[in-house]
Amino acid sequence: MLCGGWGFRFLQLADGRRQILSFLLPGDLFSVASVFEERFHFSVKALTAVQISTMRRSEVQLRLTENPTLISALAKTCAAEAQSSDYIIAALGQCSAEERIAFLLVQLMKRIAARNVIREHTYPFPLRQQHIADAVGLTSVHVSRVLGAFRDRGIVEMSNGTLRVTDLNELKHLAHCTGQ
Amino acid sequence: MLCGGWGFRFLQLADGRRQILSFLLPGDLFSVASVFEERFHFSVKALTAVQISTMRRSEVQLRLTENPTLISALAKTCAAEAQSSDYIIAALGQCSAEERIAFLLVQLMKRIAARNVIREHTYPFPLRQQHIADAVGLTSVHVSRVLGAFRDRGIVEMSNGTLRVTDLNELKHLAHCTGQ
DNA sequence: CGATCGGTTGATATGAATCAACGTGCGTGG
DNA sequence: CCACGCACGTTGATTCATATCAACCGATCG
Repeated sequence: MLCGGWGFRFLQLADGRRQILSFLLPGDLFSVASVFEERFHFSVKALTAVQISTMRRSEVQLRLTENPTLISALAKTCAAEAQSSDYIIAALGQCSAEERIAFLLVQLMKRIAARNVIREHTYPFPLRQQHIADAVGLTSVHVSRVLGAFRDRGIVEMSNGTLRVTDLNELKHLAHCTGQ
Repeated sequence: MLCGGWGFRFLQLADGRRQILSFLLPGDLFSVASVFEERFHFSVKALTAVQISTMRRSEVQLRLTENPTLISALAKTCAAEAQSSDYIIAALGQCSAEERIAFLLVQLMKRIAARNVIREHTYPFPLRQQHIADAVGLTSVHVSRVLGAFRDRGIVEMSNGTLRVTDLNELKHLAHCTGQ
């Protein structure tokens, strides 16, 4: 479990291409489903300084048998992960560059807001453009152009490790391609 | 649970675009994770004549508490689903049209072979090109061109509801972009 | 002070989408 | 039994979105 800082899960392809699968925020398990795997099938990397707390899989499983309500909590989170994966698949398969980036930003904003007090529509946001690129399947050059366009249109501004949202409605509208 | 025939899970976007999330073969639960959801977050459609067997979620959950080994079976399947989603995300985000189609075919071939005796490298395969297109995020026109190229290169041939593989190595090689 | 990293911008290339036409097989209704 | 319509696949011409290549800039850091 990630207790502090940001990280991400990713898959590295044979030829070096990298797909970011999800970003990890404080309180996140690396992956609920992988509590039941022998080993992770993905890699994890820190984005900022992080704090990690670990527990042996065997111990987790022991506690689960002792405490059945834990199981249902874990199951719910697992279902949520599956749902989130499905929406990401739809976004990557069907949406344009703008839509995908807007979708990623909206999803992340929700999760950041659940952990931080947000003032002035300004979110702590340690991603580099390359991370966005690897998460939505674009090049960083193109991400730069799209974010530039968002800035010019007064939608969002990314700088200094923060994200400032100046037109939330328009951003959500662009992201709406997948429901919620 | 799907007992006979083929189907698929999909998400329909607001503007009509459709993303196929997975194909369902005999023996598949629609989605393991959604045993714990209130409702499906996706839609399901039959591809052929199908037979369906259903059980109330409450009853599944009852049996799970009675029989803890069931839980671990379900958990394993859930982890496998999550892993599969991750590979699909990587394929959609990073791979070319050829690679994505090859990847889909290889994955499906494995699952078909687990349920059927395969002779002459010929697999029962009821998908239309439009289904492939919606699964890998391409247009059916482009799928037609890529499959035509595969046919000309002597890799695979799709016709009459069957898939004949004439160069499995080359197909796997094209699909290798994501490890297995 | 130079090196490196992250971001921006321009020119060009390319993979896939789009638009359109056509063929073929098949089911249906006359 | 035939004629029609429709779904599916194929093919060509063209357009468009995104990648690629390259140069440059500013900030940061050793």
